Amino acid sequence: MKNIRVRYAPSPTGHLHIGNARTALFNYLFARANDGKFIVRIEDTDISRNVETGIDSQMSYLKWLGLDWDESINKDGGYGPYRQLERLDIYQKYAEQLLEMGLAYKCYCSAEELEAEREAMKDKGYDKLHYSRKCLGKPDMDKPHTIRFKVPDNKEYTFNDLVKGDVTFKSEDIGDWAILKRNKIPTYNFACAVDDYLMEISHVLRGEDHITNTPKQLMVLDAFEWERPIYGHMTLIVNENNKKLSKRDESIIQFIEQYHQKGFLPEALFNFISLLGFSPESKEEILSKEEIINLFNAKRLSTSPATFDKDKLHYINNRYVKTLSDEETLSLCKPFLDKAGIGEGQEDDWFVSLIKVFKDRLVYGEQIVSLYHDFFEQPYALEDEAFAFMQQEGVKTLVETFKSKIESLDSFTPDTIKTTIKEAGKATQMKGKMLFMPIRIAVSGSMHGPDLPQMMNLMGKALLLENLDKTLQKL
RNA sequence: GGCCCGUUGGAGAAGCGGUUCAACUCACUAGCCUUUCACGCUAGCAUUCACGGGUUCGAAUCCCGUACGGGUCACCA
Repeated sequence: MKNIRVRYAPSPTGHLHIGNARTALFNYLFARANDGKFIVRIEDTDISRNVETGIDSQMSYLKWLGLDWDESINKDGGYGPYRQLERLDIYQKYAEQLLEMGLAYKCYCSAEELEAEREAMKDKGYDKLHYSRKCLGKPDMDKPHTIRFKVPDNKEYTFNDLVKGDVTFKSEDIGDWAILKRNKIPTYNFACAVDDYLMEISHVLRGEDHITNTPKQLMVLDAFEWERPIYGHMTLIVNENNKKLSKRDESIIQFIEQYHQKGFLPEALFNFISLLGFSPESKEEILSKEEIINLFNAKRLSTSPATFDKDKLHYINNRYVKTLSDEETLSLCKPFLDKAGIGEGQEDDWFVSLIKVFKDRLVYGEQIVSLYHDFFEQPYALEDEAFAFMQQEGVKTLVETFKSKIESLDSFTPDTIKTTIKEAGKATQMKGKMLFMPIRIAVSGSMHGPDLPQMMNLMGKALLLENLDKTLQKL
């Protein structure tokens, strides 16, 4: 059997986007699940859009997510170079070969001319805005030019897509396209086809937005009689409005870096992204990298768009946060607390107990700040539902009793607070929900919140008494 | 507009011709547990698979049409 070799081919135009991360991740899964090689190839042929830090940023976040590659610019596997700008002579050579074979020709049209041509066709109501071929057959001139692929007549390009099944395009629907730009740099489709062949890529897994590029790449492959890789076009990731995730869409965080900055966990993101357009044959959705690799099967890639479900991401991240040790949770949250100026001068113990109180409901690191604010710094307000509860008999006496016991408490710790609650219960004959709930409400104004003794300890005696007074005034 | 692709509950998403086929997950609701809260556990939640026709003994599953949604038509990748 042929060696499995897949590639992720980003263009270094910015940070790692969630959609690209998904493409990378599925290629990675495919390689690991089939004992193949995962290659990262840099497609930097658009020199005007390249960002200097693009490659580093992309690769370091790939690594952060846990995607390690077998071959790339920093890890030669004998198929390099892995950066397209370093392979220009290769593309040049094959373009010239195509020229000699009569399968390509030089085009001297300027961008403006072409644009005008297209406009004119549009005005005439043409559906196909293909290049007019007016440079076809022109004698060689010493003028700047592009090289165009001469698309064969009446040919059908069919390929068996791993996820879509048989897909067919007719050559008449494709105009002669540029393979080499005026600056001698290849266009995407040409470089891609050449490199996929030379790097012996066996499977091409990419987003569905590339599906119409496939016939162009097949023409190149066919022209040289090169073996075709197997293609698989994954559905796009869409937002709640069914629109392709666009970098400008602000309803969804788009870049992996931002998730990192907010204190999401890479393992959780890996898990979440793997569920975007793929459904493992498993009842459980919380899966480790190894489990996902074992469960991965390209046949289970879905054919309908994957909706980015933020709630699900939050749920998954929370599940992972809950498995962290105290130390891990502390290092996840501390930077955010420091930045917000919470707990200045406190010992680590204080932070650990603070984090413990919220850990079960903590979705991502940065959220610790708002959870803290919500419970400890929100202006006290008695919720309607809570107020109704407080109308019950004996509640006021209980709160008063509790308050006086707290006032005379010397040592203020979760343990002594808990004892105090029990004592207040005994003194007023209250127990269970009728004991804890009135106190919870009197202290926080709400029927919901973290563990009571822990919460009160963190509030501190002064704020606690202040809130008790406010509640008593209303009863 | 041409060409490609899609359409299953509040949300994600399995199933792709037949006695558990409408899994599973999120959300929601109820109950249990913990002297409270939260966590956790259990249960409930689509007589129905965009719509219309057809094929078939039988269709969410195959075919055709309609509607809606998306992708793509560069010297961008």
